[in-house]
Amino acid sequence: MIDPRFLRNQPQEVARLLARRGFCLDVEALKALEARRKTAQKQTEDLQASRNARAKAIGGAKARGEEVATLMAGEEDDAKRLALAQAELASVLAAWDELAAGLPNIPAEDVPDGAGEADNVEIRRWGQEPAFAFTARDHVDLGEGLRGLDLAAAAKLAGSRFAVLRAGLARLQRALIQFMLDLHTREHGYTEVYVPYMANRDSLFGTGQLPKFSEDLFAIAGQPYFLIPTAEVPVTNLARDMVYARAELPLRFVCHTPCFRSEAGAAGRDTRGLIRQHQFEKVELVQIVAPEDSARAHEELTGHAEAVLQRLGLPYRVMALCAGDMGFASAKTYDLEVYLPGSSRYREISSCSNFRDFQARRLNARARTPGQKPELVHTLNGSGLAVGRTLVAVLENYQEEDGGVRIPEALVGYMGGETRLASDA
RNA sequence: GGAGAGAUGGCCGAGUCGGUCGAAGGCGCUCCCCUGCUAAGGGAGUAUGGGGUCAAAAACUCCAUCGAGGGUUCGAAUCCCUCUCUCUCCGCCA
Repeated sequence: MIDPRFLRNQPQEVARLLARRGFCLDVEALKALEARRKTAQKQTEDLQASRNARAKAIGGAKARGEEVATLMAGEEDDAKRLALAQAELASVLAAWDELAAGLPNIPAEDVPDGAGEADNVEIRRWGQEPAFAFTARDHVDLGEGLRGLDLAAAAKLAGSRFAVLRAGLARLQRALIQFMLDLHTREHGYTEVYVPYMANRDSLFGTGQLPKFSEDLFAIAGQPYFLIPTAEVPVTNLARDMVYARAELPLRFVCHTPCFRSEAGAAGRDTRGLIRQHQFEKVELVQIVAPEDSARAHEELTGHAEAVLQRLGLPYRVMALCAGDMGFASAKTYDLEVYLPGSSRYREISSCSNFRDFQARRLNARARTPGQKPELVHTLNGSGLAVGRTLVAVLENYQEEDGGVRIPEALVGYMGGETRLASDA
């Protein structure tokens, strides 16, 4: 949520900033609504004040044993006027909330201009793209050759965009998860958390998935729950309605969960393989920090995600998303894109965002310096990493001519000492 | 699933027959005093959100909030209804 005072007092400035991301704010409608709000609120509060004064006078008179009937005369009329004023105010506020809840975050000053993916800016690159003396296979061919990937079985069990992993591949995915969790907890100072894989409306509103993006979610029929599209939702919501002591911050959480996405808008895209699934594993990094620390924390968190790729020896590049390509709640986002030899292109494997106070305001997540008023915290998160896509990257980058796949050194310990998955293709 | 108890400020906890209760008391925190320092002690202050005067700060003032939502009433933390959550016992269960 954008600071409502900023929105009220400087709507044209907000409109200018949101225009950077291609969002059109109707300033005139906003001003009209604000004018109505002001009148309705003033009137309601004045009527409430006189009602309160009258009630107080009656109470005082009764306490002194005085006659009260004259004080109570004429009350009914006021009560009607108050009810009307309250109804008007409630409808204005509801309209305001709906409008405000639908506004995306204001892009940070240093976010590049641009309308879409093509305008994202490469910040840096790491690693060497592998040069194979043979034609590189993609992860589907490799996985099937290893008898570890069974998409047909998954289609039978559930449908398209699901996967069954077996044997070495199933273990490799588990190894990746363990490796990432250990790295972030041991070396990057994160606390591991385990959370529900379903979340309620309040939680999804807090992080920004609701009310606008419900079609991206799986809802549980007959229950007030949604399957989480990312651990960001439950983990960031740990901060909801909290007042932390400033000294407790920053909080750093790492969390492995499955993620569930309807991919409603992606029909026909990435239909082959593990790239875009209804269910995938992800290790997520979440930070709750003091406002002045969030820019630095964002760089650090991005570095923590990069460390995973570096330890695995996977080449990647860091992209600064342009204003038009950023997610709804983000003020600034870096995407990490890993190189996939199977398709000779870079694919998103992590998205690291600073939400500043946008989520915190929706969440009512605050921190207090002793003796001072609570202040909204800043929230950040990033994938560290998307495990399914990391599995794809390992298969494609570590493949050998016969269809076998070497195990990255960092994972050998997690694979019980195995150094290679052998293909029988 | 059955029976019962509960939800009050940053935390704990009191709220009498509905009225002067945004709420006693304690802890914590902030400032001051005292002591050579520390500990102990004394004093004062300390909920959150929103509105108006005003574009902003200070100040003043008003409104809302005692789990959530409705209702009764001139007036609700207090009475009634619904819901949510927590706890205890019983049953069932990985």
